[in-house]
Amino acid sequence: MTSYLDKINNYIKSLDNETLNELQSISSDKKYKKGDLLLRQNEICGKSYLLISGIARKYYLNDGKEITTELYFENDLAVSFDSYTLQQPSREFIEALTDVTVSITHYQAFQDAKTKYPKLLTLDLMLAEYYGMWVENRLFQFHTLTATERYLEILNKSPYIVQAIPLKVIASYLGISLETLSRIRAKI
Amino acid sequence: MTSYLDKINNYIKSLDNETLNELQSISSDKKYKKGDLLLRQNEICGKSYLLISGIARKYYLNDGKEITTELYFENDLAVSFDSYTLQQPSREFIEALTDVTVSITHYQAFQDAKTKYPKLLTLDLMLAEYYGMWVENRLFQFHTLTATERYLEILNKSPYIVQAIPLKVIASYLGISLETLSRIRAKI
DNA sequence: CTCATTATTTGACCTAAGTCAAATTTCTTG
DNA sequence: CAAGAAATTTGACTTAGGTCAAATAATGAG
Repeated sequence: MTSYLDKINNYIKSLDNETLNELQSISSDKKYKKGDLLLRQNEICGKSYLLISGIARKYYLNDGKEITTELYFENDLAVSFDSYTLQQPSREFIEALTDVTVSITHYQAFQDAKTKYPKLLTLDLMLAEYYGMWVENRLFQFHTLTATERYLEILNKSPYIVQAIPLKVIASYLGISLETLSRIRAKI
Repeated sequence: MTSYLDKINNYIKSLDNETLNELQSISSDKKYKKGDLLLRQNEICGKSYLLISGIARKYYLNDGKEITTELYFENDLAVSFDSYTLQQPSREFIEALTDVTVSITHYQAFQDAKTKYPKLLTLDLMLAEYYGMWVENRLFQFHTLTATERYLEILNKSPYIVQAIPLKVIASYLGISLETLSRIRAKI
């Protein structure tokens, strides 16, 4: 499944100059400070954010508690999927966990570009497929792994993140309380 | 989100005859008996199954226990998403819960058709987006609703299914044990 | 360097849901 | 219809993880 990301990146690299130029012409870089919100709840996610550097996350509030739904690192594409797709208010926030630089593409500009450059339509499909598989896999892990196993999984896949971001965020990403995460860490 | 299904169906209806004909020419109907497996674990999901009638489900095994990941009714499209997308062995089974009739489309035929009829590419994107949002929402419900609430949700959305399919399947779809579901039902 | 804030850990107790076993109820099929 | 099989319920007990409160670290602004 990770290799599908490679496939997507190869596809992007293999695009003709005209398509690549179009993509560049509708994108622009922007910097955010740690703690800044790139997207707020109830806003329509009218842009996609490609992380150039830094770390970000997507989360929502449930009974005043934050549930982190995705962590973004270099080269990841941050959007609130349903809000972006349906152009309807988002239930999620997107927040910079460190200072970040992103490449922003507007929803409508990309929609327009897709009609002129069909290869971007294929790219869009690949991105949607990737996200679908990614969420499916996340759900799968929630059903088949214990909290400890999920923590080990994340430790194994990206050991540095435990250094880089507060345990509170990791706990909410793992779907457990901060205290439980602390106990898991004490045990290991 | 449900209305996105309407949008997809409208899009299909609005297709030009040539595209529709192509779609028809690469699809064919087939009947399965209750209990038949349309897809087995470890097989590559090389076909998509559009339910014409009957009920089916997708599930996988974890420690010998079945976890139902999706229920299919009339007009639903049944595939093991990652297996279909990556054309790699499936971890899931697809099973007919009643006698069913499906319209089968082969993966490769559809891939080929997409290159000739770009509107099918757009259709494919819409289907992938729909699935992504659907899974995302399912994950969301697992995080924000109790087992009882999830059961009420399903009761509310499709009251008839409790009649139509064994509680064991419903429990495994809700991510709870059969006994817990029974207790929930006793309480309500 | 120091105080205050924020992050993390630890303790005591609680709860939703799981497990295993047995009892019923409901279907099937001869 | 009756007997066996399958589905569902009920009981007794366990467990992973949550909650609330308090105790320690760790950090960062002055």
